[in-house]
Amino acid sequence: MHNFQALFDYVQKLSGEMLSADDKQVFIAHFKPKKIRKRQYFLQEGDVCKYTGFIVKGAAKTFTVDEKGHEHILKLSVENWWLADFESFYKLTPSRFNIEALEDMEILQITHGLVEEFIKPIPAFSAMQNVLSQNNTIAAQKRMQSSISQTGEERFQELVNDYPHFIQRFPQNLIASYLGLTPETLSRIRKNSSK
Amino acid sequence: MHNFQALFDYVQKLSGEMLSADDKQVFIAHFKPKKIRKRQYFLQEGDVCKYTGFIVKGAAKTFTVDEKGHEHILKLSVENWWLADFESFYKLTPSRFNIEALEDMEILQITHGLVEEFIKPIPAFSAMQNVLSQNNTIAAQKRMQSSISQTGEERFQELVNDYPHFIQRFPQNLIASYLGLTPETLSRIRKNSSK
DNA sequence: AAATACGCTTGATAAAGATCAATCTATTTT
DNA sequence: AAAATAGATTGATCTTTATCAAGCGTATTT
Repeated sequence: MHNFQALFDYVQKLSGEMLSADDKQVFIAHFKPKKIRKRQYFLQEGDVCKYTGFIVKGAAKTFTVDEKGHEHILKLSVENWWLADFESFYKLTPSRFNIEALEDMEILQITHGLVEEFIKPIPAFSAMQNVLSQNNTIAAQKRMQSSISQTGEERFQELVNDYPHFIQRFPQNLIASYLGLTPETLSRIRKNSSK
Repeated sequence: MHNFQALFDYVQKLSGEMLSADDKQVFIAHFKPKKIRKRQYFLQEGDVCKYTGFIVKGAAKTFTVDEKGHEHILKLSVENWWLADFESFYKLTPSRFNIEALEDMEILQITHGLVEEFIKPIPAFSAMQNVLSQNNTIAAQKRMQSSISQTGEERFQELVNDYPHFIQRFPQNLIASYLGLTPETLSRIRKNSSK
C-alpha cells in the first residue's frame, strides 16, 4: 500500500505529530485508493459530493459552466491537496460545481461519515485539519483581496510568484479562467508584460 | 456581565452544545470587554493582530489602501462575527490590513495564546470552531466564484439576496468597494437595474 | 446658523477586458 | 500518414468598469 505514504507524510507534516502503526491501519481501512483517468469526472454538477479524495498523483479542475457555456475555474488541485466541493461534501447538498481530472489521477477517497467516525478521532488528523483550515482561510483571503483590488496583470504576476509550478503544469487557458480572464486577455497581458 | 450572553448564545448555537456554568466562567475570565468608537482603528497595517474580538455590538471594515490611496474593503463585520486579520492573528506576522470601526462597537477580545490554552479545551468552543471553519470555507468559495464569473451587477444582486441587511446598514460606497467596484459604477448599476 | 464633510449622482473620457473571427502550431486520435 | 483536436496568438470591435470633474443634498461639526 505504498500510495498511503504520501497521505501519512502529509498528515504528519501539517500536524507536527506522528502517526502510530494503529493510526495508519485506520487510514488504510477506511480510505479507498481510486484511479481517475484524464477527462473523467470526479463530481458532476447537481450530484452530491459524497467523497473527498487525497490526491496522491495527478491534477484536477473545479469549475462551473455559465449560461453561455463558458467554463469558470474555481480551483486547480494537485498532489497533496484534498479534492471535493466542500459545501456539498459537508452538507450533502447537490453541488454547483464539476470536478474533472486534467491528468490521470490516483486518489485516496472517503466519505464524510467515515471521516467523522473513524479518522477525526485520530489526534494528528484533527490537528492537521486545524492547520489546513487556517491555511485555507489565509489563502482564500489573499485571493479575494487580489480579486477586488488588482488588475489581471497584477493577479497573474502574483500567481507566477505564489504558484510557479501551476504555470508550468497547466495550459494558459486554464490559468486564465482561474484568474477570471479570457485566454485572449491573458495572452495579451503576457505579451505586454514581457516588454 | 450581560454582554457575554451574546457570545454564549453564539457558541451554543453553532456548536449545538450547552456551556456549563464553569465553561462560562472560563470565558468571562479570559475575554476582555472593550469599546471601540466609530472611526477608531482595531488594527493598523504593519501591526500584528494580537487580538480577535467577538462583536457584541457595532460594525467594522477590513481594508487595504493601494498606491493611489484608494481603499479596498475585504470584509464588513457585524454583530456575532469575529473581528481579526486571521493571517496575522494565527501567525503573529505584521498585517497587510486595517480594521476600523464604522460604528461605536462593543467587543470581547482575547489573544491567540489564551484561546489555545483556555478556550479551545472547552468542547463546545472547539465544535463551534469546526462549524465556523466550514461556513467560512463555503462563503469564501461562493464569493470567489462570483468574483471570477459574474459581472458587477450580478455580484450586487447576489449581495442583496444573501446579506440584505448590509445594504441597509452600510453606505453605498462601502458596498461598492466590497464588491470590487467604484462608487460611481455601483450607482450606475443600480440606476440601470431598477429599470 | 454657517461651515464642513460625507455620500450619491451624472457626464465625459479613458482604460481594461470580452467577444468574435481567423490563423498557426503542436498534439492526439484514428 | 492523415485528420481532428487543443491551445496560443492576433486583429477588430464592443462592453464593462475606472477615472476625473462637477454638482447636489443631508448630516455633522463648530
